[in-house]
Amino acid sequence: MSNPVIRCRIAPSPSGFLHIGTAKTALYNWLFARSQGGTFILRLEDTDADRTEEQYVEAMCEGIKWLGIDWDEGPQFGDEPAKGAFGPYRQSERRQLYRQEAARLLAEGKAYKCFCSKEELDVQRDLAAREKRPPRYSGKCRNLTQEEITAKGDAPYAIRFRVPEGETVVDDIIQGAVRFNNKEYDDFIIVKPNGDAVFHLAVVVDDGLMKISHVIRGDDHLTNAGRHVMLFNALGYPLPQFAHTPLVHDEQGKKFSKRLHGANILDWRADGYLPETMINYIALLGWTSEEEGREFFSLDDLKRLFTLKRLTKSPARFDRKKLDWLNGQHIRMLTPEQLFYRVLPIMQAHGLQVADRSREWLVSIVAICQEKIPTLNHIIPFTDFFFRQVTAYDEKGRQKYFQKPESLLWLQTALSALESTDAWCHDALKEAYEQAAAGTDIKIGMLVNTTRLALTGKTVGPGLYELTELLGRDEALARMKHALTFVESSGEFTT
RNA sequence: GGCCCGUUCAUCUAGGGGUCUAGGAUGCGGGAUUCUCAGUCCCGUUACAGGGGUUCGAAUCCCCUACGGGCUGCCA
Repeated sequence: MSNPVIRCRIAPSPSGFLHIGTAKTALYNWLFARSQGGTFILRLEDTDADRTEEQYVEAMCEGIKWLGIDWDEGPQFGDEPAKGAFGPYRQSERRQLYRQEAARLLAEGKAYKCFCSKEELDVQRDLAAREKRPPRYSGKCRNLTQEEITAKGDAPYAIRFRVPEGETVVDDIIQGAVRFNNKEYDDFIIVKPNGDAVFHLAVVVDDGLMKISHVIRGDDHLTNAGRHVMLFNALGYPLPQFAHTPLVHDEQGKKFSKRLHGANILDWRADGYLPETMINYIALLGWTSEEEGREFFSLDDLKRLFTLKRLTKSPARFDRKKLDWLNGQHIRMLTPEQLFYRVLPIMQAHGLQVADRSREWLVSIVAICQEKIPTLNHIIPFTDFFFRQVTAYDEKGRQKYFQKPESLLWLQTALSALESTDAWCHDALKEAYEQAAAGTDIKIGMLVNTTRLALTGKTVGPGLYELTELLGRDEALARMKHALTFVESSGEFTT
């Protein structure tokens, strides 16, 4: 199902990493385009040369790629070649287009030259603020005669848009019809004295020429949309549909500060979250499924089910707890093999000696953690004991299992259960423990937890029988004896 | 200051005049899983910002107030 009419875009300003808010905008545009068989376009808003650096372009690219968002048209970006028939896709390469369109507006009297200096305007703005008046442009150059303009010679000038009288309505898919009295808008500048377009002109020219059908973006642009509608009309472009989505707030309910850990989408990768999770979670931050109660969505589900009608009006707070839960859900959806490949680099980075082990065994130790870990990074505390000797026992665990009057009995009972087990596998181990507990007044939990502490040094981890099987008979028995010595010597760790 | 947008459980939300003594999910609390839990299952917990209208009836419509946010740049 392909729909040539639906064209959406994400137009990030490459002045940093991929911010969570930008990711949300990108995601909604992408999902909408994909759900409709439309086209998704990437455009770089790098008009402000001072603030653009190639390294930022790279960083942003990495974030978008990690999320798995792909585009049909866009500039050369990372290792993606430029593609699409409406280019160029970097604003810095479209200056000529903006100038042409500005010249048209000028010729049609829909814009005018303004010779006021920046200093002059700053003074006026300050004065207005001090007198508590709305900071409006005085309109000094609005009605200059041809003679007056000619008299200016080659004095530098900006180009201002001549805001028409009347009312402007932004017919927004999310917000409904939002009305603005044009008096609220200044004659805003569309071209700087250096000839560069200002954001408002650039977006409208780009969206118009690129035949964007739906502009989905943060509602910080809602007021700007009024300006844009006027500009679309003045330039004679058909109006796109607008959808202004609420912003994402941090866990304190404040704007997501760019400095905060988590503002960069790649922070979440570093913390062990899957891209599937982030997509799913961000989608939920402002969109709900028709299917009430459903919150787990794969990428394919989302691409199919996403609708603009189900977008939410109020801003959402980022909730780490729910993200954790969702990440666990997505981890559980992977096959053990897939999970292994996701987790392997993390294990290597933490110095676990995976090279000496068989892949089959490695997949197995990952598999027994799959049901329990909330993030990929949790694989480390859940498996590190397979690779390292136990050199310390968890403090709370020690008090609970190693420092009780019965501790030695528990350990010895567990040890003989292990020694008596011939078939070293989950079921046989389970049976051995059950038998050892039966007929005594030792609770099986004590045997299990004491063993866990002896074998892993921890109180939390994968299932005991699974872990014991994979640890191997010799190693397990050695660690048990070691623990026994430790407890006998009343807490002194000896080797 | 002006204009614009928003406000349902702790959090994300459903709901758009009667079916709402407000539903779901996460969190939290309790129980179960004769092994830990950060897993799984079950049970429980809590909300229509406030005030006025309109109406037989309002979470739902209107107005005001409060609070939060945005725009008001030769930033995007």
